[in-house]
Amino acid sequence: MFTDTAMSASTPIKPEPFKVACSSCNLRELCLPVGLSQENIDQIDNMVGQRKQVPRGEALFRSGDPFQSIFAVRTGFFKTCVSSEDGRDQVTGFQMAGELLGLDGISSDHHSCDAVALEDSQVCVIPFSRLEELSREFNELQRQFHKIMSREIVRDHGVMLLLGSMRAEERLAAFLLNLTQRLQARGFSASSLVLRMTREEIGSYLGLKLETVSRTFSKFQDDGLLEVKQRQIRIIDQAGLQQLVNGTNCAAN
Amino acid sequence: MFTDTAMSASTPIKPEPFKVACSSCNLRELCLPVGLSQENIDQIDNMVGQRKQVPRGEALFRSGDPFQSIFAVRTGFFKTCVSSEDGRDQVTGFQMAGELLGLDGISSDHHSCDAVALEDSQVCVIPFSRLEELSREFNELQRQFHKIMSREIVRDHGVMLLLGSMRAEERLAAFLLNLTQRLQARGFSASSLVLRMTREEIGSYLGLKLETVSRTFSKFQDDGLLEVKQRQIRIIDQAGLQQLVNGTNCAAN
DNA sequence: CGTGTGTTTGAAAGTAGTCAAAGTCAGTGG
DNA sequence: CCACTGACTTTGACTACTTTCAAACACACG
Repeated sequence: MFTDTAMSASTPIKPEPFKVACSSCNLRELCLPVGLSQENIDQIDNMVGQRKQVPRGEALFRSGDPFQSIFAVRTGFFKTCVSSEDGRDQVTGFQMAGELLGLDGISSDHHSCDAVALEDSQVCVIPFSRLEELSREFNELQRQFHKIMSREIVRDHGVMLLLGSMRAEERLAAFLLNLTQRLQARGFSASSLVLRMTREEIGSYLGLKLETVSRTFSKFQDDGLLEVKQRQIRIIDQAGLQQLVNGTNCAAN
Repeated sequence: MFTDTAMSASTPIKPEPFKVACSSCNLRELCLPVGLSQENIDQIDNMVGQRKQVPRGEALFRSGDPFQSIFAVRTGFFKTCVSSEDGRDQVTGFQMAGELLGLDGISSDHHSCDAVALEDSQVCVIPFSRLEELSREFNELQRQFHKIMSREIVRDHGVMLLLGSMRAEERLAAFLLNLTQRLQARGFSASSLVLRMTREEIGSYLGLKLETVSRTFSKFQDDGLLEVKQRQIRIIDQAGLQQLVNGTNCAAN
């Protein structure tokens, strides 16, 4: 039923032959095809290879794997993390439906981070050489792809700002607002969410220890900003969180 | 003598009409043309518009400026920084000869950070639409440009790792090693350098206060790792710095 | 030679980290 | 079906690191 073409050296993941055309995918407004004309979207359909299932806890790719494709999250949730020679590691992002994975691999033909599914997930496989070919032909697609890479750079700069100049509460508030905003864009509630990641993963992303994350959640709850039941979060005072992020009292770094 | 075509809305900077062909530029091994065949390099020559002088302290572009071109540093030294609505700001990088500036602008057709010259500098102006045109035609160039964008993403992930999981000494050591390595690639001494930026700018980049940076320099000097005379740095024990970066004693975050 | 910007250093305060222990929850196997 | 296990979370007490505030110092520039 499934043919195994194992993209990732480290984990043999079953590809799924069934394909949903980008043009009829409900993520087309959030994913690579954003803003493309119908004609161009039809071209993208040609480009997207197959879909691939990634069970919770498994890696879509790992640092060092040869780079061949980028991936668009169709369903599910991922984290990406880098690690240094010594054991340090850092979560560099969390990706949800419509977001791309694997752009790091272009620079050296090998991935430089791990992408791990935090829940059972499905991705669309986009062979990079096909993408380059088609974007030579269709300049709308070319421009779109460049925008996506650039957006990733801009996003990373935002994370640097967070890591370099915010205190724990500000970081967590910014994180929650960012998450809910992205969830809302996908049709989910703006005020109620289930975290897919552990306190430790949040901490790694935010440059904090897991205990600090936990304490900060508790403080937000005491302050009436959130209701926290383990990973179930309800946002009670969004404006309050926003105010924390924009410095009520902060000094520039 | 100089025609003023003012790329940046905020600062009128004199363009310089004289052009050095990429093919005869001594930065070609460090800059956009890396690895391109002679034929392709000749094509790049067509793409690079003019050179532009940026005096120390002035901005090549500022956040919000319309995006039209990317820039390659020919001589000099830049910093890029982002800022949030409230006054927080964060240096996101320092760029030296051969490195590109402006990739952030592609995502929204407007720059999202400031690029400021830390010494009198010269950049090559590369109109982005020309770059896209040519990279549709020459796939070596296309690939090269994609690699450069991807490399920026990978670099940013490295900075996140630094900001998220290293202590002050480790950050500064990593910073110095990175700087000297890049300077060395440009033919400068591996052990002796003059910092182009203030303690405050280093601190912003590393997520530290200027006093912490200063103290850490002093400590490195006391420990016999460096000789520090204001901005004049001599590295005495490179291996010692390296050892600091690779955790002698660290716990993963 | 003064002025101003940038740097160094000290002392005190504050924030986040460390270590430890108890609590929660989902999944497993008796 | 329920108790057990293991992974994750919460909380407390204490420690360590970085920041803050303040003052003196160095150096480049006009």
